[in-house]
Amino acid sequence: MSNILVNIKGLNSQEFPKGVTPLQIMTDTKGVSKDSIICKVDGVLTDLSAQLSNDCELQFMDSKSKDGHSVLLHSTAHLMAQAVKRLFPKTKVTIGPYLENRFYYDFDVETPFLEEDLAKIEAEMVNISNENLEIIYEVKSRDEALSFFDNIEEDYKVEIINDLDEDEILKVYSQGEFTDLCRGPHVPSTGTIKHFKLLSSSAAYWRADENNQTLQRVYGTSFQNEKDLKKYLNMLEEQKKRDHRKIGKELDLYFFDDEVGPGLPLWTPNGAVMIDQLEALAKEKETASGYLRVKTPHLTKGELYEKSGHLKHYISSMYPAMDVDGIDYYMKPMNCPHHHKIFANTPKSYRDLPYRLSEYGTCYRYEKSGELFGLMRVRSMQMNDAHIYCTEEQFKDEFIGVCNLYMDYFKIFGIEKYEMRLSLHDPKGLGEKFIDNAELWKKTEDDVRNALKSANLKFVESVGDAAFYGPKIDVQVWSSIGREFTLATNQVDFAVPERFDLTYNDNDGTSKTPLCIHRAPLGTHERFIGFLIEHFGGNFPLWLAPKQVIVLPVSDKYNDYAEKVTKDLKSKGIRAYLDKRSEKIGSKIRDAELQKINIMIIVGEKEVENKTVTIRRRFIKEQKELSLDNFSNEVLTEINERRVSN
RNA sequence: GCCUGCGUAGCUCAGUAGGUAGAGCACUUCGUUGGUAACGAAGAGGUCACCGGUUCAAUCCCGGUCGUAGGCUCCA
Repeated sequence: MSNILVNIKGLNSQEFPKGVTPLQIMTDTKGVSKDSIICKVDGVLTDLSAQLSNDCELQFMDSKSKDGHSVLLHSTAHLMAQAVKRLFPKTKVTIGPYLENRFYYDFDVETPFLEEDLAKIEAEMVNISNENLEIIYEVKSRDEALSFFDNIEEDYKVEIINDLDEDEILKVYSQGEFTDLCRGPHVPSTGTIKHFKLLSSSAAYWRADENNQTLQRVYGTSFQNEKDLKKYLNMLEEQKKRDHRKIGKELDLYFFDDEVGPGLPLWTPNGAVMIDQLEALAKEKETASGYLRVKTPHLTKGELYEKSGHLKHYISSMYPAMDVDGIDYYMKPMNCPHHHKIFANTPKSYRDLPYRLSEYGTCYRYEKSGELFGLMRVRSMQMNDAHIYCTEEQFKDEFIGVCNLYMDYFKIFGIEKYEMRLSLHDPKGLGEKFIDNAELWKKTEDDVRNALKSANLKFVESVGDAAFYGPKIDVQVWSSIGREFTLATNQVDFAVPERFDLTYNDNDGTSKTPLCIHRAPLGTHERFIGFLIEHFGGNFPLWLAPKQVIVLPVSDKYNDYAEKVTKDLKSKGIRAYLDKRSEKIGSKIRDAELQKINIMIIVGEKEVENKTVTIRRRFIKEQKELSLDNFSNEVLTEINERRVSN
């Protein structure tokens, strides 16, 4: 038998007999970490049980590496599937991929899993892990694989195989009695998987299609050691504490009421302050950037949405029409058609462009009940909306201008974790989901891509996520429990202006149709505030905080002075409150801390005498005594600069 | 919209083999007048989400409705 030369990364090259497996090399070679669970052969992720037949470069990896962790997660999904099959033999398995730090597996089961079931499954997983079953794979022909899975009645696997390309190499993994179709690779044995936790179970549709069978999805996580697992689970717990639904209640920012309706938030005085601040910021920025503000009604005839195409594309998520004197009226689901009307109301010259109309109009959308989610997904929403009408030549600058505007906002809020997504059309949806003009789509998408590239903005592309009238840039963020949301959006519309006969006279005297950019850098104010609540964990920067200052008299004796101080601050526009309760100072401080109020002012005998205030900032025990004027000047500066740090 | 779970005081939560409920915090009043994360006492507060059914009797069991949670689907 001939030998092959294996260059083990981090060690020397060594000769091994042809057909040797990385697992054998790992066991026999000093210096290779016994924690390795997977390897790369010439850069390709490979099972440790794969036979090596050529000279190669071999890199061992443990599950601390990103690739290694993905494999561990994936193998844990298989481990779970095996446990499920043991406990519920009639289950049919489907797919079980890994995600970031998590995995899931979808099962077709007779009855959905309950929480007790998850505990049972987890216990069986521990058993299988202890059995330390070797995980091996075989390459099968299409026919062999089909007859195998058909025989064990794994219908979904049969369907998957039938849908795969003819030349796809089919791998079948086995661990003990459990066999699954899978691309792999996997860890060498079930004993490798020791530190895992099932997180939740829920429903999911087969192939993500709501017309298909409902499956049960179980999510879980898995790590190389107990410490990392605990750390991750702790992190999840910590994140839950930032949930805007929880903090929104604790800080009394907004609520929903059964008699008002689901998805229709009521903003309390505290929350309304935040909306006001957001609006003030946006108005300031937009005025500086040449936007003109408009106001339009909440209710409009169906005719308008017929023309815009919204009725065709979105009727199922609009509130049903109300009949007024025999005519259908709708709650407005977006502002654009109204803005188009305003554009068209007076003749436009090329000198008027770019023409930027902005409005924080409240729109109403009948989101499906199951889609509602705190402030992130609501049925009445205030859009941070504007439409920019411009020439093709102006398009690039305007588009980049909008992107820069929201980057500017993100900087103000210290938002760093987001992803810009260029959403493109899917040619398959032309004429249906997307306006039927393949050439124009291509041209516009290229324009947007080029604009982004020239501005050095990083982005990913996503086919099929465009609006029906054009491509868009969405800024994606994640809620504290990990759900993804579009926070800001910037969209090109090459179709609707024409439907509205929007024109301008160009410098050569001809009439032309402008392009329209729909943009909402702060998305909806509901969602943006929801996001900010989680982003700051309720610890808002001073300028945004509903309650900026609370005055705490040491005892009732100093209430008069405290009252004077509070009044003075209020007169300067500072959101100051007074806590006159007959409580000890420690108790008042505790309550102010729990309410996450930025600044506490303590006044007692000393302050009355010195005509000063002693301040204590949220989370900071050190105190500072200074004159009221100095204090209010400092506070006003911090507010005006919209400073983010504490 | 779909699947499953959940819904008890303003909030966080106990509780009842089916006999109409309880704590802590918050609130009100009284006492206390205190210097940096909980002063003490008393009081008030509930159609146990709603509607029906079973039962002598339902907060509890059954059905429906509404809301909500986790996901899926959708998101102009």
